[in-house]
Amino acid sequence: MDVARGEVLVISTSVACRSCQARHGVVCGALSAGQLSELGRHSLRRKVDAGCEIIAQGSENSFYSNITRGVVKLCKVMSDGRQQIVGLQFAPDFVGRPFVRESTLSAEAATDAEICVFPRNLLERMILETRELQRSLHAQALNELDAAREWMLTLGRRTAEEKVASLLHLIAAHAETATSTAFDLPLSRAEIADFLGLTIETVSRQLTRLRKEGVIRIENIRHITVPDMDALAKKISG
Amino acid sequence: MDVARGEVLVISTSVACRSCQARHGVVCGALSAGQLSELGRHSLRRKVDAGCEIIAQGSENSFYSNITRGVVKLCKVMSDGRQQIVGLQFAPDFVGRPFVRESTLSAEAATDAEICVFPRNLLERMILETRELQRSLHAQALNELDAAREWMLTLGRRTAEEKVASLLHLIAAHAETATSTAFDLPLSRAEIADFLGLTIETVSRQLTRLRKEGVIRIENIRHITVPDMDALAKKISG
DNA sequence: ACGGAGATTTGATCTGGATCAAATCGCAAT
DNA sequence: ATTGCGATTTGATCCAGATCAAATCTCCGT
Repeated sequence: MDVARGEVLVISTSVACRSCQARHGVVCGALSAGQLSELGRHSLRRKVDAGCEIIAQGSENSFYSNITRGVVKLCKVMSDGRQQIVGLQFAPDFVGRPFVRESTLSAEAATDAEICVFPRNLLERMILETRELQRSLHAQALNELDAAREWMLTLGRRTAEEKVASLLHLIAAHAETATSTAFDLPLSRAEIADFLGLTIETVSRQLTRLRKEGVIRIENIRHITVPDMDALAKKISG
Repeated sequence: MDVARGEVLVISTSVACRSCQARHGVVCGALSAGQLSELGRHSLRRKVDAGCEIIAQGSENSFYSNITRGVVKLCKVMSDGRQQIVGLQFAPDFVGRPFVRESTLSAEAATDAEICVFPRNLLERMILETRELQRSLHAQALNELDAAREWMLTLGRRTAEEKVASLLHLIAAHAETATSTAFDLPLSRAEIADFLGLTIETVSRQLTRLRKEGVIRIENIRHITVPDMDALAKKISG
C-alpha cells in the first residue's frame, strides 16, 4: 500500500481495526464485528508528523483514512502557487473522497497525528454493502458541506478582523479541553493566512490588535487564551 | 403543506411522482415504482417565479424538493445585511438539508423554475429505507462539497477578473445548449456580486473589461456569448 | 410614445489589506 | 552562550477593489 511517509506503528492483522478501537473513527464506528475484522486485516495504523502529506492534489485516491488523533488540513493550490485551505478535519473524521479517481485537493497533517489507513477498494465495497457506513459518511459529507458554506461566507464577506476571530472561534470549538478557553493553534501564521484568504502580515496584525483590545492573550506563538469567549464571539458579525 | 408561494400546477395523486417523470430528479430517479407511487401521493409540483424564496434561512426544514427546471441559489445572510451566495443548483438537483431541523441558509429561485416538493418526514424515512436513495443523495452531497471547496479557492485567492471569469465558466458549463458558447445569466449583477464576494460596480467593470478584451460579448444585460471558450478559461488561473 | 423606477454602467475618490522592507523572536545545532 | 535561520512582528507605502456619486439603460405600465 503506497501511503504517506510516516512511521508505521502497527500492522493490524488482529480481528478488529486496532487503530480505531480506542477512539472510533467515522468508518470503524459504523461496521459490524465481522467487517471490522476484515478491514483490520488490511488497515495500517500510521503516525504522521506535522507537515506530512497524506494525499497529494492530483494524485490517485488509492486509500482512505480515519483520523484518530491530531488535525488534518485540506488544501488546494493553484499553478502559480496561491493556495487556500478548504477544510480542517479532526479526530474521528474520515479523510478521502469516495468514488472519485483523482484527488482535487491535498490532505496534510497540520499537527502530529495518527491515522488509520484503509485500501480504497475495500472501503468502497463496504460503503456499498453497509447501510450504516453509507449513512455515517453521508452525515459527515453533509456536515463538511455546512462547514464549507459557513466558511464561504467568511471568505467572501467578512473583514480581516472578523476572519481571524472566526478562525479562533472555530479552533476553540474543536479544542480538547472542556473549557476551551485556552488552546494551541494547530496552524502556523502562513497556514492561517491560507485558510482566511489573507497574507501573513495581516493575520499577525489582526492577532496583535485582538490582543491589544484584550480579547485574547497570546501566551506564546502557538498558544492562545480567551478570557471571555463572548467577547471573541462579538467580533464575528452573525 | 406550507411551501413557497407559487402556482401549484399539479397535485400528484397519480401512481408516480408526475413532476419528476419527464426529467428525473435526484430523488425520484432512485426510487422503486412502489415508492414513487407513495411519494407521488404526497408530493406537489410547483412553478416558482424568479425571486421566490423556497426555504428561508432559520426556518424549519419541513420539506425538500427536486428541481425539474430552472436555477436555484443558496444564500446566507448576516444580521447586518451582508450576504453570500454559497451555491447554485440546477435541474435535477435535490434541494434541502436532510437530518437537520433548522435551515442555515435560504434557497431562492434565481430564474423561473419548477420544483417537485416532498414532505420532510416521508423523504427522510425513504432515505433510511432505501439504499439507492441514500447513495444518490450522498453522491450529490459529495459533488456539492467539491463545488463548494472549488469556490472557496475562488473567493479566497482569485482576483476580481478571475472571479468573474470563473462565474461565466461555471454558468457556461451548466448551460442547456450543446455548444454553451452563448447563454443567459441566471443572476443579476447584484447576485453575481454576492456569489463572488464583490460589489456590483466591480462586477460591472470586470464584465466590460472582458468585453473590451474581446473575451465575451454582452448581447444584452442577461445574455452573454463567448466566442472562444479557451480564451475565457485562460482568464482563470488554475 | 412617454414617464418612472429600478438595474446597470461609468466616473472620482477613498481605504483595507497587499506588498515591500526591516527588525525581532524562537529555537535548534554547535 | 553563540550562531544561524526560519517564523513572526512591525513599519512604510501601494493598489485592487470599495465607496460615493451621477449618468444611462431597460422595461413596465399608462
